[in-house]
Amino acid sequence: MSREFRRAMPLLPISMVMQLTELTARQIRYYEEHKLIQPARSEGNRRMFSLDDVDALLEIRELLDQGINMAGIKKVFDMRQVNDVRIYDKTIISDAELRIILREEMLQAQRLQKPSLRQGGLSRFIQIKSK
Amino acid sequence: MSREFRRAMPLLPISMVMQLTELTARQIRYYEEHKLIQPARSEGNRRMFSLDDVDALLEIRELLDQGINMAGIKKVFDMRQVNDVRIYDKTIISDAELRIILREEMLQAQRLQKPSLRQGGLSRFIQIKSK
DNA sequence: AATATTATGTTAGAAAATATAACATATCAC
DNA sequence: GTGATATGTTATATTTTCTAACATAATATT
Repeated sequence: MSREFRRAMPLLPISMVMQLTELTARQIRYYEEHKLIQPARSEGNRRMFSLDDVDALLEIRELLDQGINMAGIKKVFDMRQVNDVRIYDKTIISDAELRIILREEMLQAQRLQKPSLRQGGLSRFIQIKSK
Repeated sequence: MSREFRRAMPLLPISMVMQLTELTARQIRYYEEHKLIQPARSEGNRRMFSLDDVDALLEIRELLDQGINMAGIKKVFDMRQVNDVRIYDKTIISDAELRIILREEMLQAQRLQKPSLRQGGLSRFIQIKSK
């Protein structure tokens, strides 16, 4: 679980993601525009990417290479989401239990930092502030 | 091995490190000035920190809390570094190679499912305890 | 073939983040 | 009380990132 949390943590600026994926900023933003990724934002509106985002971008690149377009990639991703949920259902921790854990963690984090992210997913629980 | 690469990979901007460590930019730069950390630099001279850097900073904080000064902390770090082989230090590797390594590591990590960050390190902020 | 769509490049201007450097200061050790 | 240490604060320059608009080659559609 901690691993997944870490991987969902928005840490990287777009410049790093560009280097890791060899994609241009234009491409990355375009894929976001098409909902293939949803990077978090800092208070100053900078995109902050997680390792999951990087992973997704690398896969987008592969799929594009295979001639698949935005819609197709979206479909592939959506299908995977379904699979993830299925797999997740089989884990020991219940959804409710998970929520409690996440809430606890979030509250603890807020004791240390000011809240700031406005977006869904796990990254909701990770704080990014700018000033 | 790849995991160490990843932890030594300079990815994070100072703003992220500030949040992860609860240190001010001033403090972080001061510690660098005193050679306690040596973050990489971007083309445009921005500091880029690795997870190892974050861990080091968290430890600096602890040691300062214990009343140890810069010189003392430096000594502690130097003593440890004797056996500590830093793969990334002087190795010249391309972005592509780094990316491939990162990718490999991520994929493998998903299979091995191994908790790893040591206590008192980064895990304090991103790990949630199951059960 | 002509036209439209898609994925990406390029450019411009604004805003945010970071850099260095200088000066300020509270806390200790002496 | 003096001086060193660790950190705060401020100023200014540079870099990074943002959005938005317009351009275009490659595909798809008609």
